[in-house]
Amino acid sequence: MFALADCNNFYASCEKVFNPSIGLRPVVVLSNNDGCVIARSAEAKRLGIPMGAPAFKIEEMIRKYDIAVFSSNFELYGDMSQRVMNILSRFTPDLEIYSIDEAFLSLTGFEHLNLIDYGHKIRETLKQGTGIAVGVGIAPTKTLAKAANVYAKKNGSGVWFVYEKTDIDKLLRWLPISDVWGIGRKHSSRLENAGIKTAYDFVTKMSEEIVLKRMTITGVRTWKELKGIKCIPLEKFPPSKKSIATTRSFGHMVENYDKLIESVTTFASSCASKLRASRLAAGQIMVFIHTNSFRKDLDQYAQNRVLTLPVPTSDSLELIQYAQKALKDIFKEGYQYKKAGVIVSALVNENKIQQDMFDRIDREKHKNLMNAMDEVTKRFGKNSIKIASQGLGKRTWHMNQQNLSKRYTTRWDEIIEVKI
DNA sequence: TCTGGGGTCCTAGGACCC
DNA sequence: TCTGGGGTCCTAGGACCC
Repeated sequence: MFALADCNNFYASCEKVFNPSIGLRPVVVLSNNDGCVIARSAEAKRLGIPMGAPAFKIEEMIRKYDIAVFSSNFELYGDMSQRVMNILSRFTPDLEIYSIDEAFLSLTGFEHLNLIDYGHKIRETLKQGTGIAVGVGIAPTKTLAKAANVYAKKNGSGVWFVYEKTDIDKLLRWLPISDVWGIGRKHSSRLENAGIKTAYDFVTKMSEEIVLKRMTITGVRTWKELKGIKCIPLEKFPPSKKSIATTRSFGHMVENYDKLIESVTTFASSCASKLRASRLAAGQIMVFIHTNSFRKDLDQYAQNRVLTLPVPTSDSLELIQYAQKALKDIFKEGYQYKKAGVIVSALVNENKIQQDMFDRIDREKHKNLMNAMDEVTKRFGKNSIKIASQGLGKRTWHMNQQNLSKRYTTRWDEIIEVKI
């Protein structure tokens, strides 16, 4: 048996926990650059604000309904997520942290318990420990647990449990095909056109062969899981990463090559510290840049370049060198750039690096330098030490974040104040 | 004026090997 | 008229997730 615990409107809920005066005002959280809506409180959903709505298109609603608007504060959400996961780990020996706001719990061996009561206990403990509401779906497969979770949230019970065939069938008849975990926009619209409207239609009207042909092996897994056949195991230890990325849209469009170098340097440096934090090294680096594809009135250009490193590395200085070289290759004068990014791949464990016989870099020395940089950052905070080519002036390419809340749980100088 | 960021997996087709 | 068999690796594109 699996339970899926999924936080309700996670980012919006995090903001509400630390701003109780919001009360019943609707809350939305915006993406980086204050671009579009990435989280909505229940009240905001009720107003009909769609997920992904560009902020400038809902300005009038924001005024009209006195909506509380927040820039995304990932330091806060990340820390709250850890608190949630810590509490969840009390309820099972086998926890899979599936995303920032949800986790699968193996409940195998817990069948003697009343699992509905157990689900409620999880909910209450989390609410008390973090202030965040969570929905719990319990079922024999992960895909069914997901489905039960959707139902628990929609019907307001908070916990839903299915095991008997009649209960599973009832759930599948209710579940819209587009809400099935693993069936996205493309497949659901194709299926709907073919008269497959619910999960029940999907498992009863379609054969395994047809599903395989149209939706590949992943579709078959979903199909079987909905029938109660376990295909997707719990992953207690997440497999190590295959790529790491830092990409950003700019607050203002950038034409200037030097400013673009500053941004790409910053992104490469960020990838390097992420690599070191995971004890990984990258064998490849990709840099991409592109113009604003929404601006049909402007000339468009998009390009990327992949470079292979002679020896896998997590060294900021080295990755920056290659990133700058890649950028130089693809940069074209005369365009207004809106977004750039660095993606490192071909990742290997840092102690399994294949050396190069003709390597001229003193890697030991560089490693010590990186350790020193990481220590300074740890003690004095992000951006307390930078590579000069990241730029020392005003970061004109930097993103807009006008409604950023404080990092209440991770910075002493931003700790919550209670006024009596 | 303003439209996010970070990931994974699968398949087909081409290039290449012996 | 006839044109092998059995593989691997890489990449782009498409689908999905949060």
